[in-house]
Amino acid sequence: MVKKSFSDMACSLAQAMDVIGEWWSMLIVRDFFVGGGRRRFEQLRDSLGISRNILTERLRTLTDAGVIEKVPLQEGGRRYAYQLTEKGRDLLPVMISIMQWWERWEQEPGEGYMNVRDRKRGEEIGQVAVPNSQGEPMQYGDLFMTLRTPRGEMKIREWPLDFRSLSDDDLLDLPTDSLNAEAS
Amino acid sequence: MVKKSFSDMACSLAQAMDVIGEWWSMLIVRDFFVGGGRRRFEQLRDSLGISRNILTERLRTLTDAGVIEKVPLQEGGRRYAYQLTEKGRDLLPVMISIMQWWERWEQEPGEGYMNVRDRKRGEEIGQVAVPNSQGEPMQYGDLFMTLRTPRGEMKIREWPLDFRSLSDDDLLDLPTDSLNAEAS
DNA sequence: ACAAATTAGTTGCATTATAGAACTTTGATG
DNA sequence: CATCAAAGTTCTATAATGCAACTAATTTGT
Repeated sequence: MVKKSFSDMACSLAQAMDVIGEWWSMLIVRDFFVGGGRRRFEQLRDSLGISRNILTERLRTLTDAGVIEKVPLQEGGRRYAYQLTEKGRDLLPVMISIMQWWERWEQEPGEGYMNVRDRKRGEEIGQVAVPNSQGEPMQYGDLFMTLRTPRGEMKIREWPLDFRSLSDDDLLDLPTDSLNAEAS
Repeated sequence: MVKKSFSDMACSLAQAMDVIGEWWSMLIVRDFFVGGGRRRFEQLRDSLGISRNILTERLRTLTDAGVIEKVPLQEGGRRYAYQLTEKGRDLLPVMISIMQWWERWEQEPGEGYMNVRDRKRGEEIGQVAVPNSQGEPMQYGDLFMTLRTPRGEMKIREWPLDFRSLSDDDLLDLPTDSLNAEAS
């Protein structure tokens, strides 16, 4: 009956969701991005319309995770701002990829609310994509997924979230010619 | 007291979070990706460890949103599979960017659970990044954000989630030389 | 200096979501 | 034809959320 935590699952996505997967987290991060990386408590509350106690809790989660940090606005004062850390600013591809995905499928062309532009050139950014080693954009069908195990890198029949529970039967050896030298 | 819906907020991120922002949604999508795009109910339940009723509900949300679809396994049978739609497969950059973000900050080098490789070359994929119009990777500091309004494209002082509530005072004209011809 | 307002929360209560287990229904299997 | 499995539904307890009211410290206004 306890709310399930993803943090003990052996999966990067599951662990990340424990930090940014809560209802408001990415919207709070969005507000930091459009606000130049720094926001105050009431500012967040006003622009998001979030309850104070929920905001308090989310800010704590994000602070504990190192996504934002709390800084006093003046020496000795008890008035604070929160600001994105380097780790928080590094969430930009996540935020942009979500917005672009939505706009690719749900939005009338040219209707987008928010535009992101290159500061130097003034031009709009391009689409976020998964690149191969040459930087060429890949689709899902162009890729395959493997798992690093104590036995080396493997294909896998079933993918439970906790990979430690896998039996040998679930592991399939990779055809060696599909792996380059860099990875064993 | 009703759980807030993001769908009426004038923000692509907020609207997308209504579909993929729920606790289990992206983990379910992950399971489809590693499972070749197709999964069955009990398969999802076993690998995720999710309750049946929650899974039922999430599958409905994802189906309604067009991310997955339900297909009968044989003609006339009442045994189904769920599979990613094109729109669902298009979530790949979202999933990969989240996993890569987590691994950049939280994982020992070489420890990653899951590897993604180019089917043609066999090599690991590169990092998902936000590109400028030339395809060069941008950081947060290299970018600025604008809003499309009835008055044209604008910089903005405050960014509430519902942009329709903005007053003229919140809107700042863009220096025209920072915009290229393509956008007014 | 003092009163009033603002900021950044905390507390309490009602509602909703989630987890887990037991139960149901239909199609598949021996 | 009996049993099993697959895909849910229903039930109950606990946790999370939303809202409003309250609080304490710090600014701000006069």
